[in-house]
Amino acid sequence: MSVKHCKTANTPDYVACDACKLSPICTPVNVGEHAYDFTGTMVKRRHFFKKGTFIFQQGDAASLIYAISAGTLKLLVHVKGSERVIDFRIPGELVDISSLNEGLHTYSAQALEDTYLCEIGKETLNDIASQIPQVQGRLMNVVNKELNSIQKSAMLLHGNVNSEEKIAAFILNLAWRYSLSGYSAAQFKLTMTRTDIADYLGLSKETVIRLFKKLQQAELIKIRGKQMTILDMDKLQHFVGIKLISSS
Amino acid sequence: MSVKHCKTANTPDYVACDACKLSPICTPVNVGEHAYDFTGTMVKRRHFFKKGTFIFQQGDAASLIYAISAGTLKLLVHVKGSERVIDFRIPGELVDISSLNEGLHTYSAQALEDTYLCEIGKETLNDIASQIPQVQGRLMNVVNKELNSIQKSAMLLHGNVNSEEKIAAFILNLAWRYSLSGYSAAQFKLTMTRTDIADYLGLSKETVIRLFKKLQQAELIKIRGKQMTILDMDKLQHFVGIKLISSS
DNA sequence: CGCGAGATTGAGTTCTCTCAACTTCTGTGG
DNA sequence: CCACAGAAGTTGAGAGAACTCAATCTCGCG
Repeated sequence: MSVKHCKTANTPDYVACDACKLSPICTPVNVGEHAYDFTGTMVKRRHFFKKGTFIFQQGDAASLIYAISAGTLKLLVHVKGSERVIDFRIPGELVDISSLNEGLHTYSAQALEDTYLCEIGKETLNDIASQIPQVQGRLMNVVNKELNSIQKSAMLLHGNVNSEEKIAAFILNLAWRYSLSGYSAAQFKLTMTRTDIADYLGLSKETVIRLFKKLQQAELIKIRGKQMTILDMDKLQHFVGIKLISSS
Repeated sequence: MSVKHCKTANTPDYVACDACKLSPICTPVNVGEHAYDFTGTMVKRRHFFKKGTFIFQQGDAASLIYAISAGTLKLLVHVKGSERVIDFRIPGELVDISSLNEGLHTYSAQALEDTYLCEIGKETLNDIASQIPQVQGRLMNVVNKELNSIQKSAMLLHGNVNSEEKIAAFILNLAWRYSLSGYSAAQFKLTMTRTDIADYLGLSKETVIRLFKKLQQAELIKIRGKQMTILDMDKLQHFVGIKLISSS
């Protein structure tokens, strides 16, 4: 899988389909001597959402599941009259798979930049899956991997006590996820604001800024505006105590 | 579903099978005119583990999936030479379902009290599921619900910034989960130590103790040793900003 | 009954937050 | 293309929350 680089203004940096977590569903299945490709009828490809728009809102009926083709999302819940960031999603990742057997979206999703999504109708997918065991199996695999991923992220971000560890964990989690989607783990763009990151980690934005600076002065990372470069993956991982990415 | 109460010394307080998250697998399936019950061959029921023993260790090969019949577990990861609590499991809940398509356990599981587990071989389960669509569908449902549950817990515990909110979220999360398994949401035993709770929430044990006391003085909870009683569910939920349990 | 793990309490320190001022960046309209 | 306005980012100072350390208490178990 080739490592992908920064997007240009004109051509969105679409994730490679084979690096997308929805690819098992998009790959044609062979049943007996026939090959069925459901993507034509089932998947709406690369639906455009302008920066700032909501893909769906908490409480909306959930009829589709989404995979990000290009762009990034911020997920938020409405709590006590205000909003709180609960996660981010990057290209190749799925959005709200857990709504597969639930009726309503439990959070909102907002585009952090111009974004393209692939969409599948839940109904259609479940129908086909119930009829064709191979599709069911693949869907199971997708959901299983998602479970794993969510759990791994939760472990990483949950277990780290002080702010410095939380920040390091956040950076590494993003790095790991970018690498899973075929992008560089060592260099990526933080499409969310410092305030978003702070909100997500339960810190103040000033603390986030100060710790970015501290990690930079320790030469573990380099950060210029929204551009993040990891300089010393090993030390950063040692910080967090979990090895996700093997730095050659 | 009848609400269950505290266990006695002699008879373990087994969860009702129909409240167990594994019940879809344990319920016989009808295929055509035949009914198949795999539980006899597939499920090892109520395997006993003494308090303090490990069910499995991080890095062990994962060949079984577990459901708790009676007792509670603490899940931990080994990080930087020490251990960190990442979650707890109560009767009716599953343990490490995410290992279904992975080879190794990503964390350790230790019995917090004398515990009985039901076990299913992954291989067997996957084999049967791949042959019988109905089983596959049920398994899918189990995994889906698990995904939902993990996500809901993560949302609750993640989004709450200060220590008081974290503690309230922890209490409510346990209450919610006990109610799902058919026990009282308002009264249950904290089988883990204060230190375990502190470790889990990323706080010091002194802070946990002081905040329990504070919530008690505010008459939201009553806590006597390990016995937790929720006195004002509404206020507690308002604290956290999410309504999980409807208090009549 | 005595031991030891766990729980509790107090005091002082450190970390993180809040508030406020200021700078930089970004996007929009002239 | 520049000017401007608003959003985002940065920095410093003081306040408050949570931590650490240490002493003491309690309870379950042998």
